[in-house]
Amino acid sequence: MAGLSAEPYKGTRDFYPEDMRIRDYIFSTWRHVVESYGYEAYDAPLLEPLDVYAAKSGQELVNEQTYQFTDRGDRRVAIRPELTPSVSRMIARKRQEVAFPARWYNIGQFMRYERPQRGREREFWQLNVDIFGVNGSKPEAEIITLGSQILQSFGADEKMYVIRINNRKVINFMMAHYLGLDTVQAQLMIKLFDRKGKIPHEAFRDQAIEIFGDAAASDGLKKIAELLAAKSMADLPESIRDSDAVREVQDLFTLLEQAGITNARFDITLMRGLDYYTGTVFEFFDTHPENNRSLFGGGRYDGLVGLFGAEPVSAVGMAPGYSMTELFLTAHNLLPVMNSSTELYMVVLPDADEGAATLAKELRQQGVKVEVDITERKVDKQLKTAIKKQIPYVIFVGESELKSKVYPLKSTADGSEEKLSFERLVSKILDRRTRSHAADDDVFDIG
RNA sequence: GCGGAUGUAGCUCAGCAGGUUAGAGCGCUGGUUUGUGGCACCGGAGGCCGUGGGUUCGAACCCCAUCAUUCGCCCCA
Repeated sequence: MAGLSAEPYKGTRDFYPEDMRIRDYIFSTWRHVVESYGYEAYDAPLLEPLDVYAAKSGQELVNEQTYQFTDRGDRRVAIRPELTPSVSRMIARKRQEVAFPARWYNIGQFMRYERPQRGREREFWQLNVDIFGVNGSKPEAEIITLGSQILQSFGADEKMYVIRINNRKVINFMMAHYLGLDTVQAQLMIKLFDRKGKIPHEAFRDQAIEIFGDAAASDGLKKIAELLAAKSMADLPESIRDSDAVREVQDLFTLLEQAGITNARFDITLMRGLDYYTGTVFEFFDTHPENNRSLFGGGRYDGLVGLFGAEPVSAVGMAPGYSMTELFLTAHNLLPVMNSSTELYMVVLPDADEGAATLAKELRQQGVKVEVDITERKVDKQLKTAIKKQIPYVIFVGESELKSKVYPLKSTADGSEEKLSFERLVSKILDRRTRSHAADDDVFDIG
């Protein structure tokens, strides 16, 4: 027999217990932070009719990057490649019943068929956070603040990332009225701006000339240079600055400043690929030299709910992904050492099986998470197993302990050992748990 | 979908210009140590050298293809 491959399917990964501890840590941090802002959990189906995505996500996403198939009833369906269309559908369906503003979040699993890369897999997990039913800049400010708070709850400071912000209305105004481009030219120019950081200056200039056409090129290049030189909105050319779109962005920056955000930057080249964004778009960027990339992003998408036949509902959201978060935390050395969730490992000595089982039962009734060694191996082997599993405490149970009811409790972290009665044993272990939770609360303290 | 790099033990990698039985460190496992780990010493297991084909008397090594991983492009939820 040739044997089956033990490798996971392309673009997916296995989560072993030690990986799962990290994942749980990241998920629970996400959950703590968003719930502290009043967001409530929801979920949507794994499968959606294909045309849910066809409408607004962008052609390439739908045609090339979805896992799709025809079901037994001849329906075209796709495994969800993102959640925004689904949540918009859910909002539309209960348009009359939902209490607005609705603050919803989801931590879920998605698939997209594309070439796996660092930080980008075919199967991935992400947090979706959305606020529905509020116009103006306050929802954007809240979502961006939330994104910032999430990173800081992992221990990051504002030097580790930068927030880039732009606005689709500014982009449209700029393309049409300032640069005088038609729809086709504007599309091309948006793509070009998007790639600005990745291509040489000469290539950027040459392609810009091509889009303008010879006649308009020299004037157009001058205007683009002016735009790119703008480090803040105050630097923008007068004719752009004096527009509702720009005033909207200014409002947002004022709110962010009030919220104490110091690392947000206006960036006229930030575009984002999704077709459904209608206003603010933003991206959190890692500033670490080895991981200089977009961590996650989001924006305003006021048109999506209305596509499902309901009255339009305004919406702002973002979606931090698991892989990028993990890379960010690793690059900045922010991942804590994660112990096993098991608290106590019971080393069982000869002829103590029965007594050990009873003791374990009593400990569990007190809420202690205890694993009993049932191998009958030598003590050193049993002890090594506990250490390898990163279980914080080990207890030795033999005939004499069962008789005296005093147990040696060993800490695997520092090797210290003390003899404790059952009650003190329980309180010591539960006390440790309380302390580590207290530490968690510090982390999640919203300043 | 396009380009570059890489594929040898569980992991990180050596394998000189093609020449008999393929190596190291770490890890795993047994013992020294029949109630206490991470140290030391002594043993042991574990590789169709990613896969298929070709060149050659002979291939881990050269050629072709394929798959996988990875970096970049495209795209980015």
